[in-house]
Amino acid sequence: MKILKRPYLGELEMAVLEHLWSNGEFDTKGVHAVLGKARGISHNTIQSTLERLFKKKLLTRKKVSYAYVYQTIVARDELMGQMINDIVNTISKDNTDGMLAAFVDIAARTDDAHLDKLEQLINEYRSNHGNKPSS
Amino acid sequence: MKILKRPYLGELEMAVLEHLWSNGEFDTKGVHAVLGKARGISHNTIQSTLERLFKKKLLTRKKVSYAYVYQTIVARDELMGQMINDIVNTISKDNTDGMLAAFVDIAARTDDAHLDKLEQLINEYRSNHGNKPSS
DNA sequence: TATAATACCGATTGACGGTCGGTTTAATTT
DNA sequence: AAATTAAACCGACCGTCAATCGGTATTATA
Repeated sequence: MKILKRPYLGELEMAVLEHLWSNGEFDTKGVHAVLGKARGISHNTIQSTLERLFKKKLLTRKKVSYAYVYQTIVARDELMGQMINDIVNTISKDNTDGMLAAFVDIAARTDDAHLDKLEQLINEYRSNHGNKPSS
Repeated sequence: MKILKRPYLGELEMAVLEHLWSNGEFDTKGVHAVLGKARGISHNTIQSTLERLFKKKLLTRKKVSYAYVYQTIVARDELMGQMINDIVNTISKDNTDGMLAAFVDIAARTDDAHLDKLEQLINEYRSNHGNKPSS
């Protein structure tokens, strides 16, 4: 009975993750050069953030010479999926209709074309999993 | 630029909300009778949880005699929608395709029939909103 | 081997959820 | 009206967690 706990990320953590998603692997120094400098925070702060992300199993790292190079483990989509899944499980396990309606609303909120895309994805899913539409 | 502010809701807060969603309005005593007793926590704890939820604008309250009676403001679905929306905005604002794919996966995860339902909701949405982007 | 770049350790601060005790306020009962 | 009782309200404390950094140990390299 996990209740909405992890993976909840702070704002720096998210920024770091975002940076690694967009730009691939980096060592502490590299991340600091981009995010740390701009925020005026120390090398150490970046380092412990990277460390925390590593402990949370969101990053892997390997030693290159004497520095760690960090890399994301989960893709953006996956993490998003996990988070959404957490929420759904916590807040409406018996109420999937509401969940589905929320999806449609959110999908359509930015752009109605997303509904077409969503529909297309549904069909792709069916093809890949051998289900046919009913109705 | 709003960031996934840490814990959305604590576990007690969620339980209280859940109780009010399922059983309608209650005063502190009533909530305590059901949730507090079982957990062996004091009336005051329930009271401050209700208060916090009220401050977060998730509950309304009205005095009935000398006690407050609390009631949810947002429905389960709405809250879930907001939360999912937050996540989506934080983690993949430019990556809606990933979001939509995640929706399909999550929908199908529990039951493939959900895909039919989802498709149906898409069409209902289209009927109700036309096919033009809304504001 | 001396130097410089890193990792590693530990401490502090600020939010926030959970938990209460004690005090004040207001309704009920006698 | 006084006594009783039921809440609200106030403020405090704890634990957890993200952010932040200083200091020290470690290690690569000039």
